[in-house]
Amino acid sequence: MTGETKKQEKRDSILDAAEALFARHGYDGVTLRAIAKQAGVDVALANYHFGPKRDLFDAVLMRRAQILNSWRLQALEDVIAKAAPGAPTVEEIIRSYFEPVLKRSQVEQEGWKSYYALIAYVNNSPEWGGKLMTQFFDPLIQRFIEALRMALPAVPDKNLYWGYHCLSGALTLAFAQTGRIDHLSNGLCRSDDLSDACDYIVDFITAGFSQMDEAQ
Amino acid sequence: MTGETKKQEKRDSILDAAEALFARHGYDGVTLRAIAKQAGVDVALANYHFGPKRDLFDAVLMRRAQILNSWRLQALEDVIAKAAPGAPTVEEIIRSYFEPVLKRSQVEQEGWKSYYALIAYVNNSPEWGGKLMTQFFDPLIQRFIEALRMALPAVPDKNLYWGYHCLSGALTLAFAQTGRIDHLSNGLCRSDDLSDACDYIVDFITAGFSQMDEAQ
DNA sequence: GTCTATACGGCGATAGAC
DNA sequence: GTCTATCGCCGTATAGAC
Repeated sequence: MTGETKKQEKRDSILDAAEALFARHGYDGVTLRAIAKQAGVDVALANYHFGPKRDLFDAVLMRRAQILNSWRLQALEDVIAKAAPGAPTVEEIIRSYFEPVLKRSQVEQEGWKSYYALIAYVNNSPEWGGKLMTQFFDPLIQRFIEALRMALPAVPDKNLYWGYHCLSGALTLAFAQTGRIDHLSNGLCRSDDLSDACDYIVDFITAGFSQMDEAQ
Repeated sequence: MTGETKKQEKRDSILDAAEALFARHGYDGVTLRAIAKQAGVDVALANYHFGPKRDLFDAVLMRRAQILNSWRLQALEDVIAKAAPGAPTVEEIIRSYFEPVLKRSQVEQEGWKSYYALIAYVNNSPEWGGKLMTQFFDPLIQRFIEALRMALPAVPDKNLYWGYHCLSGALTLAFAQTGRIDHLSNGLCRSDDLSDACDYIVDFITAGFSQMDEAQ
């Protein structure tokens, strides 16, 4: 039915506009009027579909979270299954975490880039970082840490968790695509080329975890 | 003169309040009225001393930037001088970057903790990250990269810059103190214990850079 | 000069009429 | 589903108190 698809189109265009604007300006830097204008709909429609502003924000976060989690979970389970009954290598595990989100072709789309920048915003927000990231991504992360524990059985959990902290900081800063590294490196590195960044970051993070084993 | 000190006290209390609130809620999440209330002064006083809201934000960033840069520059130059005419080790360089900001006793004060969270906010903001971080911290970072180049002469610059990206992401996420790692690790790690975090992060980041040399 | 009290024009989210 | 009205708070300018 065209009525159904039309409705869905408008819903999606609100989510798209909200995603792009929240990513760039943060939650409080965006008005529902700006979202409605960019989406080409009436100012009250967002409220009709999603309730108050805060719920729209959650809807934006939720929309791609499941897709993202399923990409990564698939890659992680593949790596674990392939190595069974042994343990996968650290590098394989790290790759399974980064490549599904940084190398996939969809990631060139504006929507995904905005979504990633939004994750960077949330992850580094003292107000929401603790709660929202836990809510949307915890089960996957726990499984990811389990895999690392298999690969590095002699390493204390505390090291693994701080290692994950470093990984998460590096990834979300890449997600933010601030242009900072472009300036710093005089154009040698480009913060919008996530696929290129991936290789360097994977090597760096892999070494960070591998050293924990050697330090025992 | 008491007039002078009184003036300075009010100026400072505005900066303190702005720092704490901007750090927690971001630029757009804070009103001048909220800042004035927390500072115990009239709404119009911030505007009188600092001009428009945007300039107050810059004043907050600027206040501690010079102190922070001088701490780190001192530590870095000490390490370089001590090793001359040879090159310092990677670990020494990384320590000179982290320890002055994470191990110093002042850092336990609320003001510094807020300032760090604010840096995390700015560094990960697509809107400001590129410009403001460059403006306040570039000379030090360039010197820091130079030192790494001395320690790792065979490593291409591109690897060094992406390494710095990982380091910066890990540090600023620690700065944000979101409580995320507390949940994730079931209390094993505490995001507000920066001094403890420092040791784990330094080892991790040092390994990330050292691997670049071995990979040649 | 330093600071407070107040006023103003504009825009915020959202509820209720349609 | 859409449009409009409402009410409150926004940043800032200004007038005058100390």
